[in-house]
Amino acid sequence: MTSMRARPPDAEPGGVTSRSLPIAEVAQRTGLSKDTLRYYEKAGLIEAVGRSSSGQRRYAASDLDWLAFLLRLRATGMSIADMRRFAELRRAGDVSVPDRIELLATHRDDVQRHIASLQGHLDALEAKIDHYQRLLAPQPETDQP
Amino acid sequence: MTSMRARPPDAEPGGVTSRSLPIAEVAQRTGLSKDTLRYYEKAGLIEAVGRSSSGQRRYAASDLDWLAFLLRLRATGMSIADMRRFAELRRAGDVSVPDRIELLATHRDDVQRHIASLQGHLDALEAKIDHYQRLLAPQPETDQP
DNA sequence: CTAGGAGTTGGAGCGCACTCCAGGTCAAGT
DNA sequence: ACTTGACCTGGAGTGCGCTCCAACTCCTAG
Repeated sequence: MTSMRARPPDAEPGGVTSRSLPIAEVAQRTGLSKDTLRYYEKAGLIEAVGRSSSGQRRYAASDLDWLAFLLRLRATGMSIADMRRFAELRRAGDVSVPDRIELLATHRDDVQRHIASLQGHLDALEAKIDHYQRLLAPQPETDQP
Repeated sequence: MTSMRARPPDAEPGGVTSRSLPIAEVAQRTGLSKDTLRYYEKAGLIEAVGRSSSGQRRYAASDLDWLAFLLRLRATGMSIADMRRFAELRRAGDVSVPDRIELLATHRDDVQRHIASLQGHLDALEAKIDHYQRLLAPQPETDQP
């Protein structure tokens, strides 16, 4: 009960904090499950996560940044397939920057349209709610004789 | 080629237009597939679509209104299960109005949060695109010697 | 009478994004 | 030496929202 938490077995000497995190840490920090992290790697969204001497994943800070970006894309409705396309472009190096811009700009436009559409539907929803509320409180005036 | 389109076999005498439409019409007007329309009925989202004498579905104008509303709920991310809950409340009659308000208000809040979240991610996306664009056009000033 | 087209049903199949499982390795603690 | 727990792999399974299929019934036109 009083024992300390196990240190990462391959903590770098002089490492500040969070260098090469094990998968459980990354899962906790990103909110993704360990399974999903492995799945994303298999799916080609993440490449070449470092490994410890015994073959366990060790995520670098840059991996976390990349994951955070992937989460953004996911939260805005991008499919795994499109995220993989972006990841591939990234791997291709600087020459792919124009393509990356295009992919992101297209996605941005999609998101903008999506927001606009949601906003429209939201207004209609509010009208519907108002309608129902007027049904509940019929005549707020003709109440006393 | 000169023959007229077949009239609905059970068109009401004196029907103005669009009374009791066959499924293909409704599919076309709503953008849903015929299969999806039948699926929604099975799933309890639509109840008691009228039938012709030979057992074919005949949608009324009120069914179209209801479908339009369902499409709104769907477009804002509501699950089939929740839409069914709403449909059940509707069937229960006026006593369910408070529950319906609550369901819709909860959903409205979800949608509002979703929009806000999308908006935040959109801003970050735009920043990312800007970043990439600055990579492409390095120094717009130190160009001539 | 026959053929075609639109509709019906129950149920199987699909794509997506995970999620779970069995069986195994490894390192540390007692 | 043994147990424990975190991790590994390949592959199967899940839930959602459709989508497709086969076999059938009707109605109308030629």
